[in-house]
Amino acid sequence: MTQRFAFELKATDGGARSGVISTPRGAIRTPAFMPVGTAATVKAMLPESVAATGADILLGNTYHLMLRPGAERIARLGGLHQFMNWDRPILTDSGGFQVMSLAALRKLTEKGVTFRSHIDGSRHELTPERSMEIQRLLGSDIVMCFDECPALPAAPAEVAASMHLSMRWAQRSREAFGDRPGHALFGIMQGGVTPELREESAQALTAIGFDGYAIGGLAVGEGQEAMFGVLDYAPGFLPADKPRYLMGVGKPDDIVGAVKRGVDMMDCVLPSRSGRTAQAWTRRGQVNLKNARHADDPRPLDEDCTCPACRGYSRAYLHHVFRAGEMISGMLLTWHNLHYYQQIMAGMRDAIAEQRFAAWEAEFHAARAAGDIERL
RNA sequence: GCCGCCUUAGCUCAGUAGGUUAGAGCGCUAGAUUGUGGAUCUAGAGGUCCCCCGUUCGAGCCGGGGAGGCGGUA
Repeated sequence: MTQRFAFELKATDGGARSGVISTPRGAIRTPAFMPVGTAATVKAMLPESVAATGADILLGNTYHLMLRPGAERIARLGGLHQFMNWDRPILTDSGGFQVMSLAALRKLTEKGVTFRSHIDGSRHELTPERSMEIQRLLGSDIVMCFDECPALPAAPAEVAASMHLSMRWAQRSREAFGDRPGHALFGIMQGGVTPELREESAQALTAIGFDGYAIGGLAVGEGQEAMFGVLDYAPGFLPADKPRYLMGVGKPDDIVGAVKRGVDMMDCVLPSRSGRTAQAWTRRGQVNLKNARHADDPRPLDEDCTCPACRGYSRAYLHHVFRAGEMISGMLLTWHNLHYYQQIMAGMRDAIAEQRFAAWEAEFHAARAAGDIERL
């Protein structure tokens, strides 16, 4: 029998929530952090390693998989799960982020966006309808509406026009998605840092009706204070009985602050990208393993961490393999960063369930404040 | 021995008719990175321009001598 997509809210503690999203491919414990696997791989990680860090779900990307290897090809090969050897849930971004990040390579109209491929210059049209088709071909469990993600700061009139376009595209995405039991479609709220626009966007989305609601257009240049400012009210505009997904966030303290304000799901390239550029995230802060001071340090990155990088290798070794450009450098540190991120999520889930989120958060910040960066 | 070429940042090299404070790439020391272009960006440190003498108001650049390197040749 086909299990339906469902969200069960199990506990709340202040604004923070914990629960479980059920899908035919398995459960997603919330609050959840979703590693990003843009091109059908979480870079430098085997899928079983990603699972071992504690991830229940990961991301794929419509735009990148459309260009290479192509959605129809992946469908012929059995879908994205089989293709990349990941049998748990997958959420696919719609390509909306690339409307911003690849702004120099695209043309935007009411109908959609025409990209010039960054790989070979070929033209590709992405519309709400085509984005839904690609995400269906991939076999995505959680499909995202095609939206436009404007960079901030931007003039309020531009943000409003962009949000209205995204809402029209959300309607078209909903119609194109149709009825697909076991698969979910999430709407994406826009509106920059303007409360009235955020509320108008939320009302437009809830009128259409989605299986979950994303808060988009944040962590795009506005800064943490402004982002938290939006998160102080924006989750409250969304239905309490549906998952809330903050897109593209963030640093560890961003994530904690978002969960505190009622966010259930997040994704971010930071732990994996940082893992390839020698930036380590630890309970005591951020460390750059390329820095010369690690060259003779026999200690593990974090003596209390149970990830393979911390169990088996010294800071001196990690320093060396990054300096030498060895592939194991990105493998080890990506594993560590994803492991640490999942430790944060597990800690918050337990704390919310036991009604001690405030104490957990205080401990989280205290460890970072005590983390003498020179001793790290 | 003779002839030619070369010597400028840690490395590989630019350099102007002789004109403020001599540049680049890489490397080095740091920083940024938030729905991943395995991407990209930013800043900093670092110089006896091989040495000596001369010409000149002024020399990395011109002249002489020396040292070192590479190649050719007897």
